[in-house]
Order: sequence, then C-alpha cells, then structure tokens
Amino acid sequence: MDIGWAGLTLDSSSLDLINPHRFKSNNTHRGFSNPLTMSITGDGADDHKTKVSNAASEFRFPVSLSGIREREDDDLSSGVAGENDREVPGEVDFFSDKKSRVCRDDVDDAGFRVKKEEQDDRTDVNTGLNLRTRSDQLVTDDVESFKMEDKRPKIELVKLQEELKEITMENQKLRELLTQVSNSYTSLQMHLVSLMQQQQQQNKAIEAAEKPKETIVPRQFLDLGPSREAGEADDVSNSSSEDRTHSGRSSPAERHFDEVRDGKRLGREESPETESNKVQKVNNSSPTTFDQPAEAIMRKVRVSVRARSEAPMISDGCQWRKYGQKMAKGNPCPRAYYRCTMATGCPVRKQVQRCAEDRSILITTYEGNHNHPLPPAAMAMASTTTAAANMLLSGSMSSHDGMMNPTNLLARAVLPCSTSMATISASAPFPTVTLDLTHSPPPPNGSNSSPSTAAAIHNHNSLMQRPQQQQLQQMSNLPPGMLPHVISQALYNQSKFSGVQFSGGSPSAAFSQPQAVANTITALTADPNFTTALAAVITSMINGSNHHDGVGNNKNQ
DNA sequence: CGAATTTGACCTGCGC
DNA sequence: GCGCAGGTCAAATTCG
Repeated sequence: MDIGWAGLTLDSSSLDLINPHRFKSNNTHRGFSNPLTMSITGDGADDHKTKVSNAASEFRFPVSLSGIREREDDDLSSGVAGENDREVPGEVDFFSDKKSRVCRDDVDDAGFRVKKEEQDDRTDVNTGLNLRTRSDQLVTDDVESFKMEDKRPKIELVKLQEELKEITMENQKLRELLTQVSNSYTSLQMHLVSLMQQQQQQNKAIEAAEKPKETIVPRQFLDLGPSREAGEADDVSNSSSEDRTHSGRSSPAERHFDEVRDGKRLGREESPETESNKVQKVNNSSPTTFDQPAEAIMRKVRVSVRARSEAPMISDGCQWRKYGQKMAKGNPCPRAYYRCTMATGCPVRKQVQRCAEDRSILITTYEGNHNHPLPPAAMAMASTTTAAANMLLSGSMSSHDGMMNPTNLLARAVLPCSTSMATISASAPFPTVTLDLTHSPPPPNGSNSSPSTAAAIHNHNSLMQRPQQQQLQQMSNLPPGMLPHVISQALYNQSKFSGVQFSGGSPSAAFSQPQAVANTITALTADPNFTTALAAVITSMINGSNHHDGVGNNKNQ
C-alpha cells in the first residue's frame, strides 16, 4: 500500500491515538498561530521536540507507519524536510528520508520513526535502489550544516522558553479577566434580582394604597437581602406609599432583623427607645391598617431544604459561622444557627436541624439573600433559594400590576396554585418554601407529583406556554450556560430526587381565610423541569458534602 | 494566638 | 402580666 506524500492530515486527537506518549501543545489556546511545538514525553527520557508545519491548524506531514512506504519518488533534496527542518540528533523525525529509510526497526514504540545518524543500509525498502551515491554528496554538505545545527537546539530552547513565558503571562491575564468577569456577573445578577424585587415592592405599595383592605401584603415580606440593601435609600427618598414614610421599616421584626444584620441590637445599644415604643410610634403614624396583623405573622421568607445526609451540614459553597444552638420544642435534636461570613454584614442566616421523625433527614433553612459576590460553588444554592423565595413572594401577588412583574410571571408559571391554596400555617409563622428531597423519584414522563406529597396541580396558567427553557432560566437565576448543566445534573441525580414541596403562607390568603383553619401549604410546581433542576442543584451539593468532609464542612466551601 | 465553637443569658413575640 | 419558645449575643472554651 502506498500512501505516498499525500499529506496525512491529523488533528491532535488523531495524534494521541497514534502516539501513546503524551503530546503537549502549548499553543492550543493561541489558535495555532505559530508553528506548533510539541513535546513528546517519554518514559523518563529527555523530551523530544520537533516543529511541525501547522498550516490551517492541521498537522500535515508524511507519516511513517510501521513499514508502510511513504514516498514514491526519492528526490531527497526536496520535500517537507527542507533546510529548516533538518534533523537534530535525538529528535523525532517526521520528515526526512535523507539518511534513514522506512523500516520497522526505526519505528519506536509510539509508531514514529526515530532518526538514526549512522544508517549504512541505504537501500530503499521498496525500490531496492541503493541510495548511497546521491546521499554521499549530501553528507558532505551536511558536515557544514551540522556545525551550524549544533546551536539550533539552544536557540530553539531559548525561543521556546520565551514563548512559554509569553503564554504563561497570557494565561495569567486570562485568568484574572475571567475572575473579574465572573465577579461582575454575580454582582449584576444580584443587582437585577434586587431591582426586580424593588419594582415589585413599588407596584405592591401602589396597589396597597389604592386598596388597603383588599390586598394587604406586609412590606417586609418582600424584603429579602439585596433588595433591601439596594432599596434602602429608595425607601426613604422614593416613598410611594404610606408604609415608606416611617423610617423605611414598618415592623419590629423587620427592624430587628436589620439591627441584627448590622451587628447591633436596638434595645441594647444606641437607641434609648424600646422596640415596643417604636412599634407604637410606627403604628401611630400609620393611619392605615397596612402594617399590623399581617406583619406580625409574616416576617421574612425562608427556604427550607429537607435532604437525607449523614453530614452535619450540607455543602452549599458558602462560609458559615455558628452563632448559636438551641433545643427546639418537639425535637430531641438541637437546632444550630449559622450566619454567612463571606462578607461582613451579610444578612443571610441558616438553621440546621435533624428531623425528629427521621434523623437521617437534615433540614436546612435559609433566610435572606447574600449581599456580596458568590463563588461559583455557592451560586447554585443561592440562586435556587433566591428563586424559590421569589416565587413564593411573587405567588402571593394578586394585582394586575403584580402579574406584569417579571418575577411574578415566573411565580405564576411555577406556582400557579399558590395563591388559591395558600394559608398561614400555625406552626410556621414565616412563609417558607420547602424543597423536599427525601422521597422517592417521580415518574419519568411528566407526572409532577410525588406519591408521598399532597399535591394540587393546576396547570391552567397561560404563562406555562412560555418556553420552558426560558422560564427555568429565569426562575433559577442561573447564567444561561448553567441551565443545561443544571438540567443534566438533574437527570444524573434523578434517582435521588423526590419532588419539590412548597409550603408557607400567602399574605393575601392570610386575610381571605380564618387563621384557625391554618394548614400547611402544599403545592407542587407544574413544571417538572423546574423541580428536577432545583432538586439536582441541592442534591449535588449534598452529595458533595457527603463525599468530601463529613464534619465541619462549613469551611473552604 | 487568632479564629471558631459552645453555651448560658438575654431579648422578643405571642398566647393565655 | 406571665410564661413559653424562638432567636441572638457574647464570654468562655476549644481548636488549628
């Protein structure tokens, strides 16, 4: 078989197939703009280097493969092995047939022909012609050439080192750029969430001013971390409703939360006023009924994650510091309190407690939103909890304006039945979204409900016609590129998935139903993709925590 | 020795 | 007003 000089075009993967040794291409990230330099790493021997023509990002050279004849003609003065590609002792020779012939003995283990300086047998294996005469003329020239070529390796080495330096610096710059972009993205994302929530607040405030008796929604119910951080100034300067006239906070609970967030408690330090005095003031200054009973019930949205885990805490990518532990009523297992320590003043807290009925179930409850950039490892959980909280918040909206809010659209797409189903749980004073990952997997094709979950699914919402992908993207607040990843994770982890359960209270419902009828709200999302994705994110984290460090995993996350 | 955790005391909200 | 329960603080203790 004669493949002649037909340049065999190989990509790097092909080379890897041919060569069991490892190819290191230092130029890959530069788009092969320079002649490709490859180093062939042998078994502890010196690395061999060669230059390969790299036109059009391809490796194009005549390849000697185990005794296969490569060239028909024997014009040794031409061909790829020109002046610039003369062999240097010890180098792998892809090109020259001048002094070596194709022979099985010349082919190393990797399938590449290795140059041999002293090659006496010059008979072409295929033609049988003796090549000595023509070669001898060339040898004379080569004596002179080799004198110069002795310095070539050193020169090349210097060049390579310089190139390596350049590449290293370029890599460094790219890394820094990537970090910068990543941080900027995170900040922008959080800012977007805060703006959406802010707009939501304004819509709601306007609506509340118009219909104070019908749609009473406590302001702090919507105040989650960033929105509050970003919106605080606006609360004072841009008040559009009465609840914004009293120092931006309308409930003791809310103010208490802020005080704690700022590291001080009002009653103990600066202000001589007591909480009750403040409440009195607030109530006196507010002629409406806007900020009273509902506020007492609704303080802040929480996202609770139930999952089976032996680890004391699930790994969510954030750094936490334990600040307290309490025995909760009805549960022999203590409840631990953590706060986020990734940034000073971050309002996010979480509680960790084992389930009383099944101690293998770990219940982690998150509260608030981070006010700082998050590492990628923490983004998934933070986005998930934020999305879940936003859904619960948005699901409580009932106004037309609220429906037009982007966040609300999501909520109604995912939680179409939340408003109609929502009541206040007597045992759960805070509106809580519970992501339950402890049950068995859902049926594979579209049935949304877990058998163990009391589900009421009303797939009536026209918004469900929106592209699922887009919905899920927005819901989870994940970067566009992350969504497929999350979904793939979902599929991968589906065996552990059980379903998502939303429980908690809706302010509007709180006023539409007697509190005595308090039930735990249970609703399943009508979008299986969403539930699966959410579950995947969390499950993967739990798996991660189980895999890595069972104890004290709140560090280095 | 600084950081993290533990733990008893304290504060607040809520029901009676 | 009192008591209970949840939540937090901060000094003491432990850890790395």
